Amino acid sequence: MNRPAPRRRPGRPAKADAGDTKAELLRAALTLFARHGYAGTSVRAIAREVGLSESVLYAHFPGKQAIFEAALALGGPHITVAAIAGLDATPAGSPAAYVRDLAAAVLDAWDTPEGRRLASLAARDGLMHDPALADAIDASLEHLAGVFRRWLDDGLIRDDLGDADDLAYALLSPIAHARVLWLHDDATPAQRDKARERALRHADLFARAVTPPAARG
Amino acid sequence: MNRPAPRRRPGRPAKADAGDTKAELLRAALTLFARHGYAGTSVRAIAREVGLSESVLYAHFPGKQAIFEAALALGGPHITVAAIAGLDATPAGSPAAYVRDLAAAVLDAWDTPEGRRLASLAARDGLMHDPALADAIDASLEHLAGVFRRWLDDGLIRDDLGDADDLAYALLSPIAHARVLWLHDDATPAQRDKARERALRHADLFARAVTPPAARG
DNA sequence: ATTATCTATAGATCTATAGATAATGC
DNA sequence: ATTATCTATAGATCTATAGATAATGC
Repeated sequence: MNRPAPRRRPGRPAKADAGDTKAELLRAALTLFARHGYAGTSVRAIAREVGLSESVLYAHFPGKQAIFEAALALGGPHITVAAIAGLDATPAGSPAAYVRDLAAAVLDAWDTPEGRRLASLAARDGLMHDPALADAIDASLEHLAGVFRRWLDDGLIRDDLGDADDLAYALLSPIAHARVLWLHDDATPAQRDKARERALRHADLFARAVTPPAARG
Repeated sequence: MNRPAPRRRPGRPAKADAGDTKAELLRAALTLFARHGYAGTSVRAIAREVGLSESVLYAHFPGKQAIFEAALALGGPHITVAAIAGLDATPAGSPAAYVRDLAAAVLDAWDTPEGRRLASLAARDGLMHDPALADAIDASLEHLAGVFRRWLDDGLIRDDLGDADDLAYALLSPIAHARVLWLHDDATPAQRDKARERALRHADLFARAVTPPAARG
């Protein structure tokens, strides 16, 4: 992806040549960690990716673990939480419209270069098993369950399928699973299309399933 | 987990001491690869785990990559395909019963020490992105869609929610997602219970959702 | 003087191989 | 003689640090 980049001579580079080294290192780190995992990515490889000597990395970060954590923080799970929380769930819009909007919003948040890299990173280095990520997932499910709870109280959706938590899981997990399977860092464009289509079709199916008989044409 | 195991003296060990070294190596390899990934697991660590010198590994396998592949083959995705294909999907049992049986069957296949290790392994080393795994997932979805197609033709389930493929994804992906989140190698017993509960509750919800109005009490 | 880079290197670890050693099975 | 292990080691990494070098900004 990056030209091998000629080595610089010793000494501080002229202002014209100086990019934002720290940001470039982080970007390269995220790319490589996502592709090869923590253990499979050397400090050397990160430095080479941005065309610098490896020792420069220690001028910007205390060590490898610190780079990893900084790269991770670039786009943590809060992105998903924010995408869901930012939606309008007032009774003004119909439940069906909200469900479709939600699927579209999280897909947009996830299907970006950084979002895809983070999906790979989370899988590769066991962050899927990380308490911080688990909390974020629970928070998203809980938020959605709260929306469903209101709708159940208001009789806007069927109440004989399951409780609000079950409904939240039934809607979100197929969308999240599409991310795991087809929205990772080395997904092909065809796979990404498949993820979007599967997720959006699922949102439609879910919307139809929760619509009460009375409200159906 | 394993006692550090005292080093043997040089020379072929007496028959009494000789275990099935190759099998022990594979077991240790699967455990460590699942826990730390391919790059994070050294040949040395595998050998130490079974209490042998690292060079013994090269007597049984051509190299590290070969051990990895052999460990992987221990319990590939065919387990899931077999669990689903082994179910009785004749109209004799009701769709609702089949759906619940399917969830229970795949959970049983996945919630074993080896099954959990493979879930971690697949995530850690990008096998989630592997064509072989993708094919296995498609095969499972396709098999299930075939079952649904028959039921749709026979009017046993609602035909206004989505087509057979959509229904298959709506049932399977939440169960598979429970595996990804809570049935991996370092899942706690509480997480494993959560996985089972979530998956089984989802199967129930799905069964209720696809039951046609006419068939409901 | 400070900052941002480099070169060189220490010391740890990794994969893999060569060759020694001792029990087994013919 | 063959098999299953060991010890020792080569050669390639890897992380991290020390110290040189040259532009910047006061």
